Amino acid sequence: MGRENQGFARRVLSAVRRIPAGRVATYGDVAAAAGKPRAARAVGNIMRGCTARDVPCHRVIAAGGRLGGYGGRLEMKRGLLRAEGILVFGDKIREFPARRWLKPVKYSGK
DNA sequence: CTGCTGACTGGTA
DNA sequence: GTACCAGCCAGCA
Repeated sequence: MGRENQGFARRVLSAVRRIPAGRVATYGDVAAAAGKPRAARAVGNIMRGCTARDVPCHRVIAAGGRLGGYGGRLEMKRGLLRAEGILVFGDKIREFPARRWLKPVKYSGK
């Protein structure tokens, strides 16, 4: 089996790449998908340098349906989301739970 | 190795 | 609603 032991950043980008258009995932969701449910903050740092075109970093948002950041270009993030049918009101995603891709995962305290 | 940073999160005031 | 705090963790100097 291949590459479960890649770098964290690599798995994060891989997870983000799997987010379908019209859907969003929180930093926490991506962290969990990468195997570290508590590494949301580290995910944010990785997204900070996300420039690859095949990585839809604009679909990664903060918890509660808030926009999160986008290298100081929130307007662009808003536009990209809107182009995919995701409406943004202020800094909040409309129909956030419905548009969420990775559903919340319960962990037994660890 | 140590220490700081920050596109985070949940809690409290 | 906003503001601040502590816990969290990968990456980097």
